[in-house]
Amino acid sequence: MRSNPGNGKQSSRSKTDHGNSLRKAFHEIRELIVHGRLSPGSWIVEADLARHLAMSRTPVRSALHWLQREGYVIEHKNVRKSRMVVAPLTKEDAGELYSIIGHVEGLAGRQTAALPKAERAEIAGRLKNLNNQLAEILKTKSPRASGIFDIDRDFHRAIIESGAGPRLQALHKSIEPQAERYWRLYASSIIHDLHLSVAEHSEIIAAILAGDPDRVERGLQSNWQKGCERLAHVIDIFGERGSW
Amino acid sequence: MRSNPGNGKQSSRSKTDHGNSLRKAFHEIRELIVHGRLSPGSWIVEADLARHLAMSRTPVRSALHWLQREGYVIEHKNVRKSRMVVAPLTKEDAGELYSIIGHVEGLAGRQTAALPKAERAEIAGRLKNLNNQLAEILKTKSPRASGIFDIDRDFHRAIIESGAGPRLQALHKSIEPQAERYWRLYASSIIHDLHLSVAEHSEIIAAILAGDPDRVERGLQSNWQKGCERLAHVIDIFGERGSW
DNA sequence: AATATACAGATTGTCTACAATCTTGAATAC
DNA sequence: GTATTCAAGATTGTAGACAATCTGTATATT
Repeated sequence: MRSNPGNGKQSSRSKTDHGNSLRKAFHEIRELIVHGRLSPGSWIVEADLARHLAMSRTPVRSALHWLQREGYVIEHKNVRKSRMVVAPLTKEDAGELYSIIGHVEGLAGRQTAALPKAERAEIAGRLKNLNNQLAEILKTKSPRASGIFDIDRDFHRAIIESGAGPRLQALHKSIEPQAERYWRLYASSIIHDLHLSVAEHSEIIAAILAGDPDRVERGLQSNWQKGCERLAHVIDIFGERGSW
Repeated sequence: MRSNPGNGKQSSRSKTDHGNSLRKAFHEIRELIVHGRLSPGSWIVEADLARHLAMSRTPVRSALHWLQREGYVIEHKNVRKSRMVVAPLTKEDAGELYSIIGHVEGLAGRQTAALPKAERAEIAGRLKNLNNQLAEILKTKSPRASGIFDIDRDFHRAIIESGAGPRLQALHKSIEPQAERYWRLYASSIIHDLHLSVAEHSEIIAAILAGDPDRVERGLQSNWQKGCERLAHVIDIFGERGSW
């Protein structure tokens, strides 16, 4: 037998955590940004994050590059160095973002609508279930935002996962958290206008059951479009964040 | 005065090239993949690339992560380690890719079509010029592929740059080279059916001049859709690459 | 007092070393 | 001859150190 490494070091991490530090860094930093713990527009210092996550700068740095490529952080270009900044939240950016995700989901929904009838019915059932959960929350006196996000996200995710190919799914997965960021940081709008979104979801479900690609696409694009308008209204009231 | 570093080191790269190795690595490796120097489906060894590019593994590694997130390389997941392989070329992937880029450009073209008339005319002029260059090449006996790629790419890029916001532009910039990869590696189709593409371009130009968003979007989607069909035909003949 | 210069601290970009893990191939047992 | 086990090499993931650059402040000069 190979000389047993012996030493009862069952500590989950040896000296060099030779596992998924990068993944962990990526997801944790993204969480920090999406949940607003890292303020929009604030500077990012690699070493600070590394300390916070208890790892070296190397994986943090790679994670930041991922996040940059996906739009969570942007870089202030000086001559050679680049300082990372948490992407600010602006009405204009929200508009473009929502437009893109609306089209991406529309494309996926189109393919969902083209599925055999049995599968469509199965999906519609799940969607209806999720939408009912939203409607339930609506009835409670003090809806907690956290649940709403998850359910709505699951609703859209279900459509993507049933209709989109691997490339489109990857694209969606990289864009969706950014929309979620806007929701979370301007949560009030979602809660207040939830009933509108529920109604729009119902239309989408009906369109899927009918197997009408155009109608599904229109429904999804409209859902995002109107969500964007609601969001823009809130941004007008509370102001943009991180851009000054 | 701080002790002068002195030593007339005018060598462009000091010991640690403190410039843009990462950018360089990203673009060079992408070129290698897009131009087929790195065969689809083949394994990538970080150290080899680092040697080839005369830099250390660190920037190469980061560059590979970028390329992974954008779909040029994919990772074979074992339990913990991940080996990178050059993304294979398959008919299915091409279909999805072309569908996505068609929609992305369609969305951009839609906004281009909504521009003021003067700007639209200016853009249409540039597009017409590019399309004429394509038509010229068509007349020559032995068209060289390289020029065609560049001109066609400029054609589409002009539409994006005039109509898309920063997010959509970034998205397009990350997807477009992957479509280019398919072209380059199945070049024969493009050259043979170039006249069809030229005609489709003319229709797009006309739609922009008319300021009709729907028509522009349809034109662009159709251009990519038909390009995809032409490509699929070639893939059928020559076979997929890198997937076995 | 205002401006320019030089220095010190902070931060980033890269390199090298090392540990963990995977792969491959050969030796052994059946 | 085939299957199993073990070990050596290959490769990846992370850490830590160093060099280059940037930024802000204090000092000197006019």
